[in-house]
Amino acid sequence: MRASGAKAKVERAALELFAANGVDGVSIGEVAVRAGVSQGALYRHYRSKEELAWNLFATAYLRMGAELGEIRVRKRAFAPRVGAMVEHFCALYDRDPSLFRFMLIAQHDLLPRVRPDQRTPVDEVSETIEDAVRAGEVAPVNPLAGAAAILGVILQTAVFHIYGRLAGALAPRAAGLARAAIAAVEALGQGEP
Amino acid sequence: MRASGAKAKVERAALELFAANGVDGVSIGEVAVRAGVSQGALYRHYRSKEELAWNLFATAYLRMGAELGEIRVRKRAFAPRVGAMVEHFCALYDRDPSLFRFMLIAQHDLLPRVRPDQRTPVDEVSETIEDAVRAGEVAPVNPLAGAAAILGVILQTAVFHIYGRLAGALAPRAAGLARAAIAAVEALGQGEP
Amino acid sequence: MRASGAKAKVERAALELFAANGVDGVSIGEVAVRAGVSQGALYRHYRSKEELAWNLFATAYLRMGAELGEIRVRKRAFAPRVGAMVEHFCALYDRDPSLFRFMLIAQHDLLPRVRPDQRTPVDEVSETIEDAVRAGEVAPVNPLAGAAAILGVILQTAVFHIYGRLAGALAPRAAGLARAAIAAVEALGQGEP
Amino acid sequence: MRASGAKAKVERAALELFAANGVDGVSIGEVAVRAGVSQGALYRHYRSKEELAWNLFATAYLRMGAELGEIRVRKRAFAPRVGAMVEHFCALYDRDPSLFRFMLIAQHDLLPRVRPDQRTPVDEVSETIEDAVRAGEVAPVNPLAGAAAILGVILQTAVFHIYGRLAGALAPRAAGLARAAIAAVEALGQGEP
DNA sequence: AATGAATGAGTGTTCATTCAT
DNA sequence: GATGAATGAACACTCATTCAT
Repeated sequence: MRASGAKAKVERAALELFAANGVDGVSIGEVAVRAGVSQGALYRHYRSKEELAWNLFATAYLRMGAELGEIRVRKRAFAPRVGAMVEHFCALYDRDPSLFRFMLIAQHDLLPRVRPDQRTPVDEVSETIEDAVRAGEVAPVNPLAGAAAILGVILQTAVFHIYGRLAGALAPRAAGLARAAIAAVEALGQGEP
Repeated sequence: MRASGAKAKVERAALELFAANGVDGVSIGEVAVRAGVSQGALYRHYRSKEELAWNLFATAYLRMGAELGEIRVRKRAFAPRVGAMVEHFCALYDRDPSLFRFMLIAQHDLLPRVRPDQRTPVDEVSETIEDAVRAGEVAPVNPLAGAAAILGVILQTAVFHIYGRLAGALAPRAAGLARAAIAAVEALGQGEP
Repeated sequence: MRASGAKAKVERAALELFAANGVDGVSIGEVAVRAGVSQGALYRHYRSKEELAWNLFATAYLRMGAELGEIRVRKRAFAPRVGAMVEHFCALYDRDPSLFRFMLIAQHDLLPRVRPDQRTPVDEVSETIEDAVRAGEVAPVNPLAGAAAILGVILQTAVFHIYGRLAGALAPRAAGLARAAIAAVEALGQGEP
Repeated sequence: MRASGAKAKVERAALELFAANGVDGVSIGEVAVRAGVSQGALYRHYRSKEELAWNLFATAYLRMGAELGEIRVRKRAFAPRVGAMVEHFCALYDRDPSLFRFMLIAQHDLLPRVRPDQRTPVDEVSETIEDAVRAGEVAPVNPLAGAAAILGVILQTAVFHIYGRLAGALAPRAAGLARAAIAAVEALGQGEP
């Protein structure tokens, strides 16, 4: 019964170390020490360091995708959807900045391993735009270009927080970020007439 | 003076490998092979692998800062400035995607080593916003929050290109991205009335 | 008393795996999986992996010695003795090739642990030759040199079967092998006159 | 220029340690210490421990094959051929017992990696028998069965020397072993009439 | 200046063994 | 008695760095 406790401690330790130093910058030994378990114990739960990192990433990334999917179910109009999504990102950042930072730095290595049939945050955001275009809520725009704008506004703000350029919680910024994201998508759609 | 030929080849090789696999994912030996020089020869130009990476990053990052600074000199109004800056980012991406990708993935390791007195792209963009606020061109807004919005719109679009979600050159998207960036900043500044 | 069921399964599993991959090439975990028991359970029967291997080897090796000893009791003349011994080797090979192969590959590690007072197959064969020399059945010859010839003819034939150079059962070859073994011993004894 | 010295020292050290303890019973560190080089230096010459072992084995094994092949060229009749081959085995054993022992214990792991088109000692011996049968020098016999008899007589004698059951050099035994080997082959060929 | 062999500390991983349940 | 999670010492191997030539 100590097993799940150990696994959770390993995951927490790995997440924080990976977030701070990158996957390659952290040794299995460091993870084990911080988790308070032996090095070998890690390999009962994960076949390799890479699998540990991938597991952490995929879990968090796909979970975020699923949560954005639930928002799409709850909110049907464009602005409320984007608002709720932005709030969701901000809440995650405030609750677990390490997880957020880990996803940001690990994506370059691990995104290619996401299978095309898995629903990611990018899918949910770009389909949100597709829905809005179809409903006439925004001018026609490439959904992925629009998703880049929305995600860029949110994620770069998070990056600035991580590097200390912006301080305080992210949640109070959610409303402004949502307005900015929506405005960006609308502006994208207005080509020279 | 032809030694710099070797140095340039090393830098190009390192840049491309680092961009593709991350600094930690590339060995000095691989860089040497691709550059066509011996492993030991690398150490005549750089004291360590880290210094090589840092050199590449700092050069590119600060150069980008300087070029954005020149744009601020050339263009004095907000919209033209942002437009020219976005164009500049797109041009760099199209000309040298490896360099762009390298900067994106290396920043997490190397940004903290930039000295606070050095003028970075972030400084130039945030001061652009300060200028605009001061001139009454946009509603008051935290300049760094605004810079995050502008850079987020651009960089996340580049990220989507890198991962194949968007195709083609970035330059044709510059006008739309500039509109989106400006709209995002303006929306950020409009608190609930 | 059914615990010996588990023990037998462990021994069979270990024997087959050791025969196929060598003792060092097999982990305790693999043995446990194939035997269908837990890893820890192995240690109730054997103090260590080495002891397990040693036990398997000593049992089989000394049992073969004892069986050859019985043949010496049953058959008193040289040719019938050798004939029966060769048949015995062939029968063992045909009945349990894994056991045979295990003995062949494990001997290099484990033979030195056989105590000098224990009666081995080598002892039985070399004493068979001593008896024959004493009885004037064959010309004087170093009994161990003669034993090497006899065992060599048999064992190398088995090795060729193991590596697929010879096919089919070994039993049909027994008569020929016995003639060859006897002829080799007699030829050994004929120095240049 | 120290390179070839280092490589030779590594090979000698590895050979002796492998012969004494088996490939799996020797660590790379032990080889390095005995060779007087660093652990990493090993990997300049061999990609892995396995490749080192394979290289040692294949070199010695195929060289023996080639040397037996030369004997077949030099000596055309059956008895002189076998005599020269046996002498050759004995000379090798006396000159380099470690090499001999290494080949005997490593064969179980490494023989399967010999490509079928490579000429091995087994090929030379079995073709020697084919030649003799064709020339009517010995009664018809399966060449591989005959090769097993010849090699068995020699190799098991070497095994007995290794384990201390026989003492002194092997060379003085060569004549007797040759007679024994030939007699064994002839006896094999005489089925019940 | 350049080479590339050599170093040696560090890495991820395995595995025989132990022990709480 | 049996389990399987946990241990920790080993291991093969990598790689940034040095240095004799």
